[in-house]
Amino acid sequence: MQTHKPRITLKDIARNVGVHPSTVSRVLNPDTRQMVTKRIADRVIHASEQLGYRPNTFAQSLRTNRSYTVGVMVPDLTNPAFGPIIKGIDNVLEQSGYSVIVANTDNVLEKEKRSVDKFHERQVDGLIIATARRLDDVVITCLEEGTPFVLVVRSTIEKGVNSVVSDEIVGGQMIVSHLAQLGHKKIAYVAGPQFLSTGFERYQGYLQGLKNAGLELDEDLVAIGDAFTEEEGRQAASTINANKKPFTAIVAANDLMALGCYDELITKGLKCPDDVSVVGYDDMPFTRHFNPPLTTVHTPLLDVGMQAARILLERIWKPEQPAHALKLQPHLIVRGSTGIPSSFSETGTKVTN
Amino acid sequence: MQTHKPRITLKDIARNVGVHPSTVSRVLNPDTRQMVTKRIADRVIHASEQLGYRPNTFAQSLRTNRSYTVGVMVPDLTNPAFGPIIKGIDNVLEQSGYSVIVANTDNVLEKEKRSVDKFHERQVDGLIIATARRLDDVVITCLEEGTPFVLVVRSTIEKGVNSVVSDEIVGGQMIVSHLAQLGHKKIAYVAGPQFLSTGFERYQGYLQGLKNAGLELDEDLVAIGDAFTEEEGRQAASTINANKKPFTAIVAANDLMALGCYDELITKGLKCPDDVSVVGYDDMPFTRHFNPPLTTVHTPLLDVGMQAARILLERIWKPEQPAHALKLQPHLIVRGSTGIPSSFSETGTKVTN
DNA sequence: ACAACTTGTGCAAACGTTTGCAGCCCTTTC
DNA sequence: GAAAGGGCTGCAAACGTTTGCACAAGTTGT
Repeated sequence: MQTHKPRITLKDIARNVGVHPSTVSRVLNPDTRQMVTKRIADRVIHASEQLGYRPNTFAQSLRTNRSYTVGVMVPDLTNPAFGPIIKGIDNVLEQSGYSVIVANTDNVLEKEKRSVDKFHERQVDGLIIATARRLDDVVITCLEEGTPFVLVVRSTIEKGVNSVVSDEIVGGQMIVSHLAQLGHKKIAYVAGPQFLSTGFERYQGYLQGLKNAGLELDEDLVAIGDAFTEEEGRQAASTINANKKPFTAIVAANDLMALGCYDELITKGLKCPDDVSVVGYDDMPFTRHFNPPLTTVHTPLLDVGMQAARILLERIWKPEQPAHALKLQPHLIVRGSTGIPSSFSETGTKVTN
Repeated sequence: MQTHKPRITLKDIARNVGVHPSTVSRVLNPDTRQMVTKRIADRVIHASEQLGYRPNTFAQSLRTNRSYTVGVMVPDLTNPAFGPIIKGIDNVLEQSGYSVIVANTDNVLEKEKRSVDKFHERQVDGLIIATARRLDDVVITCLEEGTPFVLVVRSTIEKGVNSVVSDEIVGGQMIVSHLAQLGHKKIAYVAGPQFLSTGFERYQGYLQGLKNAGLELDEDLVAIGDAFTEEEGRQAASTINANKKPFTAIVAANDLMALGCYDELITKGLKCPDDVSVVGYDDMPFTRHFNPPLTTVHTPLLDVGMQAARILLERIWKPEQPAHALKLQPHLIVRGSTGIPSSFSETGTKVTN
């Protein structure tokens, strides 16, 4: 009953048809099928289906040094932004016969190293990395070792690496421009970690956006969180609040942090958007259902995954090609969390009593 | 530059130390290390670290028929409920040296079959299946072939299979009980697909809950969606509305469908919870941020993943053990989407003008 | 002192493929 | 009609491990 049926090998088919295993191999491999007579090929194919042949991928990989697997490193699987990305990756890779191995690194360097080691050990044909820091040892190592890889979402300062990211700076500018147009002048910023490209560049976009709108930067209206989490967002918003400078809008470095801002506003008795407008970034699933629906910058996450997978395949097939740094155009989605500034909350400090 | 450094093998270490490769193998394998003299073992270990030895997993797997990988099949990666589950799985498996290969099946049978085939081909040591139907060929096949596997979230009607699921029936009852306590008497139900255990059992729980509360089932207040999606939820709610029977609450088969109900209520100009209370199921991330915050049944998704992984490991170690069907106790989380029924909307049909 | 173990190491086969090479046969060409 | 060439197929080695077996040395018991 629980005796696993014996695996069928090339040798079995060969014996069945009356040819040599190598011939069977050639038939079953698309690249070499034309080497063998149609007549024999047909019989081999028939027999292989008959017997239910499944190639032993280990033997194949051992011989060819290709595993037909790719590794995907993500910082936090509970962040709903990564579901669509992985889905996109899986969609295109599985069509080419590749399987994806995922590793969740929880944003800890130690785990990233271990994962990439594991991937190496398993001889993945390529890597998709969503965990990159702006300065990233892991990335540098991959570069040196010649492992094909592509960065998604987060990029590094190195040039000449494959990546597909959103144009964060433009995105940041769009947000400020939107707020300025509504009439906001005191715009706070809840920044993400500055060692991540997303955190850094979005902030740069914010600065640039202020300049474009002819607004002054007020450093008391900026706080930096240590992670892209709700809790860090809340704390950053809280420290800004503590500075007791008036503001009418907060832009957060991503949607999660924006949610943290929501929390902070609630505890301070402030209404969004009536008292303070809030903007996020990523447009992760269900942002439109938030209370209020979150104005945010949309990144086509599924596309990010699919494009990354395509680029990776290209690199696997022809490693010598120049790197492909794809920058997707972001796209502001205005929802209910932004509105015209209320002169009422202009004082800002009303809250703290 | 892009010349990959040559992989070092057991033979290299053996030559370096002056012993036979098999000795090196024995040293590096924890189970056999005690066979070899400490003195030699130390030298081997030192040399292996020195040279940066990484075992070739293909060769290992080819020889031992164990891949140290497990396959995870999920219906839809964009559903944020699955992120935590996969994270839980990854957490415990990676500690035991296993890697997880994910496959997204988009709820289509064809893809499920292809995935499980692929997994077989790759000789995964086990499977974690989140895509099971109540009657499921794939599951039956796995059972027959003796592949270790465990179902998560969705179970089948077969007995004696490993699974970790929430006690859906109890969950369904808890919801109705909660609503009844608030005073609701006309409670609509937006059901999920009945060929899925979650869809079926939650509905059974609802029916049981009505009975417990001494309420009558009104079939006009029940509609079944074809998938656990927002859109299907909206449509189901819409058909219930079209029946023009009064109701003061809707319980949806999961959080996504509950969101669909939100949408439908909005288009009909109904307020939640003032006019209609809504309940979901799953407590996926961020439900507390919805508008209004969603009352739902919490399933410890991370735990589901971790427990499933643990059970799977047990089965891989000792396949003869009896199956382990773990039923986690659900837990109602009351938030803002449920309240006392408004006699105002008791007529229900006011909406349609 | 010799037999009977025990302990530690080497040997070689095997896992299932892929692939360069050799050789066969059949066709073509002069 | 014989030599040259081209198509197909078989042969065997190789990929890097693991592991049963043999064997050498050392240990114990009589």
